[in-house]
Amino acid sequence: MNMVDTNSGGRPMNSEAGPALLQAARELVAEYGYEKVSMQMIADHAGVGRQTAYRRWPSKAELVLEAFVAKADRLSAVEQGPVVEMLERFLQQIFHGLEKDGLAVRSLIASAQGDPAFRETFYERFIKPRDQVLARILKQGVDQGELPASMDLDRMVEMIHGAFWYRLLLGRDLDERYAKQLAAMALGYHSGAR
Amino acid sequence: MNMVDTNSGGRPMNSEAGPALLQAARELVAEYGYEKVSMQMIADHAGVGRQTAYRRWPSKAELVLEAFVAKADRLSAVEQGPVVEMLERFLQQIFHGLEKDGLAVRSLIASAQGDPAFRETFYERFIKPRDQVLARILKQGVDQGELPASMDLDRMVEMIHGAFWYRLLLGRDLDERYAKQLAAMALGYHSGAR
Amino acid sequence: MNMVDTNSGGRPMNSEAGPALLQAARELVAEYGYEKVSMQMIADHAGVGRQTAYRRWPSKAELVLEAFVAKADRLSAVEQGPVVEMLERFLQQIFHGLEKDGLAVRSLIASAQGDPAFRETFYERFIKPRDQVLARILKQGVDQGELPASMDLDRMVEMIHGAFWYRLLLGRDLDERYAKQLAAMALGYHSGAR
Amino acid sequence: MNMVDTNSGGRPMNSEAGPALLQAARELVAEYGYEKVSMQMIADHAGVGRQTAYRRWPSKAELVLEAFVAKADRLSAVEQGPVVEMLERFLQQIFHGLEKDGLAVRSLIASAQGDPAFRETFYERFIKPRDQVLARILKQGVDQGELPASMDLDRMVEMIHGAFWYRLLLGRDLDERYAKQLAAMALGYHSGAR
DNA sequence: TGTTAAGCGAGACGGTACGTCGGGTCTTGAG
DNA sequence: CTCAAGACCCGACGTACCGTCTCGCTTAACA
Repeated sequence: MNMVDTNSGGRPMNSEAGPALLQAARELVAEYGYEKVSMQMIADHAGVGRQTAYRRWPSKAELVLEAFVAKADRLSAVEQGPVVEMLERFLQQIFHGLEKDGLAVRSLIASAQGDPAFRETFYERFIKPRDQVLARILKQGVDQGELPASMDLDRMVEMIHGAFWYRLLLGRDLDERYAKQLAAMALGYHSGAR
Repeated sequence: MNMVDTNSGGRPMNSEAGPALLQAARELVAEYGYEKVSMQMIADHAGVGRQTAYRRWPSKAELVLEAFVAKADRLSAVEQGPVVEMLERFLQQIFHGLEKDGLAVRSLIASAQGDPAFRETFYERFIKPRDQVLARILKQGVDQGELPASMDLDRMVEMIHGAFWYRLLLGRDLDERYAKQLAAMALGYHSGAR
Repeated sequence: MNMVDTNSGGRPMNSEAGPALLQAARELVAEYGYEKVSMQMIADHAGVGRQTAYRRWPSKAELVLEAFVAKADRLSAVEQGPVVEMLERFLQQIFHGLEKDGLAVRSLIASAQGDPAFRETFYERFIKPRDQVLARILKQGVDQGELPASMDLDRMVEMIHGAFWYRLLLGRDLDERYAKQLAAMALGYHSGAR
Repeated sequence: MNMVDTNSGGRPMNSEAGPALLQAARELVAEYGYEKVSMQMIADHAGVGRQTAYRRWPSKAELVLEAFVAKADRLSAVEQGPVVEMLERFLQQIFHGLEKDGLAVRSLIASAQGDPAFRETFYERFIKPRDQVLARILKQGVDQGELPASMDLDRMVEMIHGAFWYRLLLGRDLDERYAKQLAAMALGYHSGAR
């Protein structure tokens, strides 16, 4: 999935080419969508030969996946204060990221569907980190007594995460207001029905 | 979206070709996924010329979309009884449908990402009907006093619907147990946060 | 080797595309040489899609071969008069053709070397016809008493034909003067040594 | 054309690399033909880095050329006795060499066509030496009175040399019998027709 | 009943991207 | 300065699929 760099002897791989390709993939796919971007475009935009891309990733899909997956790592997690505020901040942060990359991420999910391995990577590197932050926030809410101890955290994570994905995939807006609404939903929950 | 049939004079369209194509699209895409299936394959499998498909749908995407969208219409809605039971039945019904078509539906969502018009159709024909049923069920729950009147129904619909899509797209199981859990989540909700 | 045209049902092949491709191949290879001409160039020059070329010939080599082989057929043979004059006319005619196509023919021979089937075709369609004309001329010379009956005609054909190929491949001029010299050589022959 | 070796200071060139490359080129091209052999193959076969080859020759063509050209130098010329016998010996010697290298030489000629400089080298190093031996033999024949003084020696050289090239390029056998026939042809010649 | 206009299977067409290959150059660390 | 290794740029190769087009044939509905 990642670039191979077992380099004994021989000219070392150009360490700028990889990042430049990822960057190019990010920008182009964000602007035009996965299907409309070719390897040639990405390579050109990165100022690099097409073969250089294929030397690092086995296919366009893998390259583009890594391009977006890489960003997921930089999730700053300011996790303190009332749950509702943490949630709002978290969601707004994600929504902000998706303003730019929404198209790309949607394209990626799309492409992930044909390839289980690809999909697993996508989950591990892109989704899971966010799920974990979300789970931590909710857990904290329970600890702080703001959420009922009985809450099924995994389910709630899925519902929150799912809700905005759902909107994303359908091309609906993800704005500040929606972040507040979603955060409020999580809070308006108690252990037993009635 | 569907086949045009304003046909005066000339040979009438073969009324079996359309359904056969839909059926073929359904089967092939369900098995191999959208990207790996070509129009040629679909036409061959339907025992029909390729052009016959293009005479009915403007593109592969539209044909395949319709192939799955068509099934959505047959949502039997036995909408009475306690909310939790209605929800469970509803979800189980959907999950059952997705057992077979999961791959296809995922592929479709994927492909929808490059084409806003396609996505809108997908929403209108595939998602919206389900959303409406879900909304009706929740509304009924409110009316029956099982759910708080303050509940943001649209949001709850998104969360429920989003949750299982989320799992679907990530290749997680959608089983009876999950239907129960999701239904329970909706019920464990009250009007005001602490 | 030749274009396939077993056409039952379906759109007929564009009858202009084949000749246009041959023509384009002829012109481009004559000007730039085999190696420097790509399929894309040929297709573009013929105003045709690249795939249309590959539908008719399995490879660039086959297409270009046929392009030059085709011309060989139009050998006008004014075969009468003194042998020396027939020979001169014949050689001048060939030399004239090679003025334009020399580079191409050389390229072709080059490419033929890697592929026995290709080479055989080249011989049958390009060389043999010329050999036969040459043999006929010499035979007539014998019949007319201008050449000794003992002459090994096949050998003489090879020597004449070989001589100017030799010069061609080495990039030496093939002009009117050389035609005369070669014709004279054939005549200056008698049955027994001494 | 040959390896540069103005080497003061620094590691000396590996004196085995050059010969090893020539040998490898000879073997591989003789077996597979010029086009089907890559520099990588040659270098690997010689147990040498690819760059080491390019340090000695400016291109694949030049290396392979030299590989075969080198052999030309070892033309032992036992030039005495009756012309017909000298010719036969000379031709048989050449034919023998071509038994093994025929494919390679043909490939070379082929590749020479795209590059005038290459072709000139090929002539100078590979053809000319043979032409000169041939010319010397014929000259001797004239001197010994076995051939007419009027014979156009250059033309006769071209015809003899051309004849067997012609056969070589067309994949025809070059055997002892053919050597005799060709020698006989040269002898059956007199100054003026009739 | 014969015309006619459209549907139909087949398959060619222009276009565009894919992933692979080879040539010749450049760059590392070791010798 | 050489060497082996191997990355680099370039550009061609042949394949696949898309959506369109065009052939000869078939098939109702209209005249």
